[in-house]
Amino acid sequence: MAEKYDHAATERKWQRRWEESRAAFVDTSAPGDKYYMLNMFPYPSGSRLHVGHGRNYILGDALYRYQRMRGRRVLNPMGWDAFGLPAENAAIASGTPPRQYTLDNIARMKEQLRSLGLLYDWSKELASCDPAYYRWNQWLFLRMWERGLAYRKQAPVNWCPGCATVLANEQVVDGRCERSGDPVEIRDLTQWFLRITEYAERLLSGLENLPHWSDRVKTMQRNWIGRSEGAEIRFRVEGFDEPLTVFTTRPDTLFGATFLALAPEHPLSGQIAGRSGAARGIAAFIDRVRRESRIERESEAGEKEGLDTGVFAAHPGTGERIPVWLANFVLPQYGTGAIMGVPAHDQRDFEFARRYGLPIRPVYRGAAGDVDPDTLTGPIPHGGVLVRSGDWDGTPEGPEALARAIAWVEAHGAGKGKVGFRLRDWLISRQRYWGTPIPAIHCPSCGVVPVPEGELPVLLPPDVAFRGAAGNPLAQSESFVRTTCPRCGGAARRETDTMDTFVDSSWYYLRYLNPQDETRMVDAGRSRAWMPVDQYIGGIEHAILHLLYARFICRVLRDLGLVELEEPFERLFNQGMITKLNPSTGKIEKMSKSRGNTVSPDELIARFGADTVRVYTLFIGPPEKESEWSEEGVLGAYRFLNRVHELATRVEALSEDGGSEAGGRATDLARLEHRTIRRVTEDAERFHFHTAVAALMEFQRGILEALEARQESVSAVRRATRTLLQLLHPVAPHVTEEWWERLGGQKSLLATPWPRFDADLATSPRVTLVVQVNGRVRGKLDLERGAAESAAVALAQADAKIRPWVEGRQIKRAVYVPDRLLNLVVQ
RNA sequence: GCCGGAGUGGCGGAAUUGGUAGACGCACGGGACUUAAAAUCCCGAGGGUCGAAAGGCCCGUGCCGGUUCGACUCCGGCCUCCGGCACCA
Repeated sequence: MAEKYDHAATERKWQRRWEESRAAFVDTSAPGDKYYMLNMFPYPSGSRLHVGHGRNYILGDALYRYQRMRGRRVLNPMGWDAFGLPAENAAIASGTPPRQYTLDNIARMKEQLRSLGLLYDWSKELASCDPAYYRWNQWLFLRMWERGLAYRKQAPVNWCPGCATVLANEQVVDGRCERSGDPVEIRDLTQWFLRITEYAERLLSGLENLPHWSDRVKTMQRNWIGRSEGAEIRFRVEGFDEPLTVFTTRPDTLFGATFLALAPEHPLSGQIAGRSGAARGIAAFIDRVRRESRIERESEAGEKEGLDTGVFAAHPGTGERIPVWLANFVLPQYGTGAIMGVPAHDQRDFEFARRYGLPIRPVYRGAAGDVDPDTLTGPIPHGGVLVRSGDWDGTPEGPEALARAIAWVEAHGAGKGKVGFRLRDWLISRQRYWGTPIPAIHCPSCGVVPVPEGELPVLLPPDVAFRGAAGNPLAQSESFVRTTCPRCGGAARRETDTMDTFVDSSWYYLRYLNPQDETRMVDAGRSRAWMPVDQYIGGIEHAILHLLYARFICRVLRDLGLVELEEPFERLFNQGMITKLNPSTGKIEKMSKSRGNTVSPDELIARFGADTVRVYTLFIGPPEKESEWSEEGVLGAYRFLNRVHELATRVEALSEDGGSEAGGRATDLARLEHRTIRRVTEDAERFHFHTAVAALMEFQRGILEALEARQESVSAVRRATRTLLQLLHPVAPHVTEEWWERLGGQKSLLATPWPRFDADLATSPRVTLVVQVNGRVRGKLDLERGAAESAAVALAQADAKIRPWVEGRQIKRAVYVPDRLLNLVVQ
């Protein structure tokens, strides 16, 4: 019996070797057969890595090693998304400054990555909290400000009371803070925004050019951008000079509009309320609706409430007077914040009209003919032709009706065709210390002035106390806040808002190409050579936030002439999450620290070794799907690696028989070897390491059987074993490197070319032909590959198992799939 | 409500183009080794049914139907679960 495999010593040895020979597998020279792969920018939070995170990195490393062995030049950098609120909260709780806390966590996480045997090109490491990085956030911000893509405005914004900061729209989930879970409040504040809406159309249409992204992610982005075509229509309002503009996706139903409704936040609402003649109730109504929380306002159960302002508008088609109402269901952020109410054809308008007794005027005749509005129980479903709509009458519902309506409003000066988006501008202000300072100065005489480019970076001051007091700690730093106006030289105050950390992660993939460059943000030449990222690997939780922002900033950089590419990530692979039974709830849940169902890789590595953790993590299931972690399952991977060790030990002890390793004789073992190379190669190409591992388990068993049967030459057994080590290397690098060396390998497996298969050897000369009678399996035949149909039929008829099913019956038809199947159709 | 994804043994999963459903692993049962246990190795196993056994036969990939010589796979209609969007005009 061989000595037990000492995984700890082996892993330590190889991790040291890889570290020492790092330069040998780092390559950023001109790309030939290049491959740029990226794991998402990890956030080095206080919690340690758990195997749920580990899946991302292990898959990435297996791919990296595989691509290297395929002979591709691979760029595989890693850096840190280092800013963020947890570090600041930790500073408040423990007194450790955010920088120190973050650097400690980075060091710890790097050690965990190393202990899994993960190889990254650390020469390109970057951290977003480094001034050498965040100065370029500031530089980009100034460029965007110049072009009107960064701007300040007062707007109702999402305020998280728990985090004491504002949030972007994307960070509000179900009316709650995506991070802390606190219910989000709406506050009117002046904040900095990036004009992502300017790019809405391009971000949407660009999805068409991403064939390798999943439909899932693309759909999520489409929904989020929320494009809808329609028209803006102007209505004259009695007593006001300014017309009221509404947005509608159904301008064809214009003649069915019987009222207008304003969001209480709409400027006209305020003007009407301010009028002396207006009812006092209007101001009260506006006040009440505005105070409703976002959750109440957007919940489906919410009652539709409204108030008649007493003001009338003129219908542009009929000239009729229609009333102007205020309504709580009209959202200020979408369209123009005002709608035309068409109760006959819209559910919400219908409910509103019924509640307040407003007239209902159908303009589409349905399949059942014309309808009496008084008997309606809901809006009239789509279909039919237009009626009561002037010269549009008779037009069938559809694109033609929409086109006629838009042409009509444009011809009559009553509006224009318009595309609306759900997407809103990206709010990047955060009232926190631990982020990129926004490079702006508030001067009492010059207003808001940009920091001159030569003064960048605006550094975070070190003299900040974190006491947990309300407000931004940065605003407490006098040395930071007090400055002079770059325009007039007078005393001024610095902006104390910092940027959303998603700004940092929106362009880091470009910065890996020139991380130390002090002269420019991105290197156009290198980005031309390496970008786009060939393979991006990360969790589905970034489907909207990060990936939309990164696509946006990439386009901005392109428009600034800094890069040539439109889409940063050619292929995107979203891992399924690892789930595990949560003992406290009894349910299978996503593995996360907050749920308390995490499994630490550290303990598993100590018990079974990093290779075991890697094999099991990849073996657990297809990487794109969720998989459940099982404690017992790890043992299967552990046993397999011990069997590989055992096999290699026995192979090493075999005495050489002088045969040639190059051989390639068509023995059963050679056939198995080549079949396995083919399987593993094909599986690796589509990231299915779980089936590759299954194939390698079969291969290991096959080699062992051949060894024990003593029917193969020693050299053939050695050769097969070496092939097993090569194929297994991306998944279990340590044990394979160790045995590769002991069995005579000269170079690291990383530098050893991936085995090639011989197509003839990979296909067996004999095949099992399945014989069906009337589509049911009745027997099997062992045949030469490529046997003729007539021969197969004859053998089948003679076969003892098949004969009873065809005897005495007429064979009406024989379906023959060579080498696979024969189906005899009898009556 | 709209959009996207999924549904296969006790469990994770496999079946790449319509061609042997359940590879590989876990758990389980039996055996070998051992004084014993652990570890390891070998064998067994979807369900039902007939048979002493060898071995048959029937059913079976969420449900109902269709196409086909043949359907986990394609088509139509449903059900359930997961995810996204949603008073978005």
